[in-house]
Amino acid sequence: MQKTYRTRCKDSIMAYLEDNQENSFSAYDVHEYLQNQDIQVNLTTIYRNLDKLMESGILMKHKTAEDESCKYQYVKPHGNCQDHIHMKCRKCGKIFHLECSFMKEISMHLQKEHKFTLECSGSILVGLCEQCS
Amino acid sequence: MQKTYRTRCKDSIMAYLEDNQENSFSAYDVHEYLQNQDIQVNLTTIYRNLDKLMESGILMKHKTAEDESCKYQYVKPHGNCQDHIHMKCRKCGKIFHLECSFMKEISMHLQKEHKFTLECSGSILVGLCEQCS
DNA sequence: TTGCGTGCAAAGGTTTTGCATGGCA
DNA sequence: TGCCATGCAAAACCTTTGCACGCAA
Repeated sequence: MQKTYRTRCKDSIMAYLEDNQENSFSAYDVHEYLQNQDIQVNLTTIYRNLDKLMESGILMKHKTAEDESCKYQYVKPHGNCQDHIHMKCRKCGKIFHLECSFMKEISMHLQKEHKFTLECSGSILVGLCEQCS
Repeated sequence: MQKTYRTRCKDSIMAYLEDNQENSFSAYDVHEYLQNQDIQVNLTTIYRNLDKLMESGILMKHKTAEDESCKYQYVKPHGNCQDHIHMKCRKCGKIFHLECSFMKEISMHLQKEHKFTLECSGSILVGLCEQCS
């Protein structure tokens, strides 16, 4: 296990996450947001921190053919995001969790009828959320 | 409607598609494949042709967070790929079509229970296909 | 002859890497 | 003091664009 230090940069990025728990964002979005608050954090540093947060399961990373850059999204601490797939709104970019019993049905159907072993990580359904449709 | 010419480059790319109807590939893959056959086609030209093929519905384009580049996949001429979502094997990259009655169930469930209007274009389920699992 | 298609070079955008310096514990 | 974290510059990639020339019809 590696030691980690608490730094100004990390705190700033975590503050961003705090304010954007519901939204998807790119590294650039974080950079811009912090700059608007006169908080200078190098874009490289943001990439490095977001990647670490992803590795430790605090963020998930996703990307679709229309996206020009990778998007990150906060993951609820106790919502096990390996257990369900996600829905992404094409308009606002928000991620929704398909946490319901139907999830199991999908998984079983794919296995039985299509011999396909679903992996939730990376699986994204695109569409429009209630507010955007 | 725009005129189109039949050219050596287009033919070469179509020949690649012919041989790879089942696989996902990047522009670079096509380029490499043709070079190995001593067929010189500029990478730019490949991008331009693949994009046109996509616009005319012959190819679909997809990308996940793990992909470093956009992938293209041949679409069956009469299989309407707007009607169903796709499954992608994480190992071999192949795309499978979820063409069955269950597709409607998924769509309806998302609408009714989650107020989410599914759009098949861009929606990709990731996992392992029969051969790779 | 017309104008679509192609090659080449260059630019654009995102993400990564190397290296020296900064700063937490 | 040790070593993780950061900033900066540069590079690595993928993809797009501009422009002149090639070539199908």
